[in-house]
Amino acid sequence: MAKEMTEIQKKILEFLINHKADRGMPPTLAEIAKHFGYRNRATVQQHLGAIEKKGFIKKNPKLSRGIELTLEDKFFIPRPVLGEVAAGNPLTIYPDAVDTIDLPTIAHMPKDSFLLKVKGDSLKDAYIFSGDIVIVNPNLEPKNGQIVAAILDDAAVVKRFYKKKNEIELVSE
Amino acid sequence: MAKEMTEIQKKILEFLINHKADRGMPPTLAEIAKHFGYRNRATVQQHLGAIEKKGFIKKNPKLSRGIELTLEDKFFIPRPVLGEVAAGNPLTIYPDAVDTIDLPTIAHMPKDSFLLKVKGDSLKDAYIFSGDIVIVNPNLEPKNGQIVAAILDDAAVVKRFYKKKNEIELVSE
DNA sequence: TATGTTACCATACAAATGTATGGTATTTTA
DNA sequence: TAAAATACCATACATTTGTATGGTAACATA
Repeated sequence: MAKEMTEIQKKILEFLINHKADRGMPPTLAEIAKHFGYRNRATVQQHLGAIEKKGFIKKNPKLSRGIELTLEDKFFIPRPVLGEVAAGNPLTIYPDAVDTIDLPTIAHMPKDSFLLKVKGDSLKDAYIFSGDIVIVNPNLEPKNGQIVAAILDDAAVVKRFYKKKNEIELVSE
Repeated sequence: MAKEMTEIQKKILEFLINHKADRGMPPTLAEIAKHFGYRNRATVQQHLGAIEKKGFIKKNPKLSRGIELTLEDKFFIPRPVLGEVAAGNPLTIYPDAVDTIDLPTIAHMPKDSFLLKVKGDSLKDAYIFSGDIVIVNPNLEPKNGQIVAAILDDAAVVKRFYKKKNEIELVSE
């Protein structure tokens, strides 16, 4: 069913995957055309037809952004890991990306969120192990009992969050 | 910032969350209007404006399906768990849903995929523990070394997959 | 009582969108 | 060598889409 893809078709499929992962939805034909510098949508139209014939996407007729990735969880995209974070004792965070991981595209990263690598096993009872990657969303207000990433001076930790009257307590398991 | 939501606004927000999780993208105004039986999009337009004022969504002007869930990973939707599956010895699967879990909306379930609950600890070295929920995608071809769910007669197991010359071997850790 | 909010309606419009059709040139395959 | 596939172009068209504007009615609040 899935024949060979041409180079251009591969690049368009890759764009579809990245667009879905980054923006949370498939692109329109016009957006694809703009990205590749095509002067009209008919060119994209034909490429998508070819990619669909080879089984990698399915188009929902008449539906805007109706491009479905049929093998969605087969795809991964590289994401930067922005630093390391200690489960237990604080650990220095780095200004630049320390690593890159391939994240499954079925996991849509929330806006403004970033990745950190956990060091230490103090949260293993919460199924967070040393070397695991956590997605951190800075836009959420922490609630009691939730696991949060916190920055203390230049160091970062992952712990459980408890809010008391006038202070905040961070607890390891 | 986030004031009280009216009942209708809550229902529309819930529809946005479900639509994103089910279809992989936000709905258009027309799709929302159709779902709630509104005769025009202007009504939806005003509700979305109110919901945006209260901070739950952000609209990307002029962009089709440009409704962004600002607190996306705060939301969960109930999903049926279709059966139990053994890590180790085969276990009977049930015809109906055995349970329901709240799945984070940032995890987009691939088309045709379903949920199973794992029993047994034989895959704990692969960080799959008893009681964990696995997403099973029946559309993927298994590759050597991957963890797969298999049905043997009336029982289901989760094991590592190895393809030999004329047979298939399923291995526990 | 006056004002604002909520919850609908209708209409209008420019731009975006998917699709269909036909054309040219190059490369690959039979 | 002929046919098919690939990779673009241009144009046209009916719908869809987001948005703006204005109106009505019920209700709560100041």
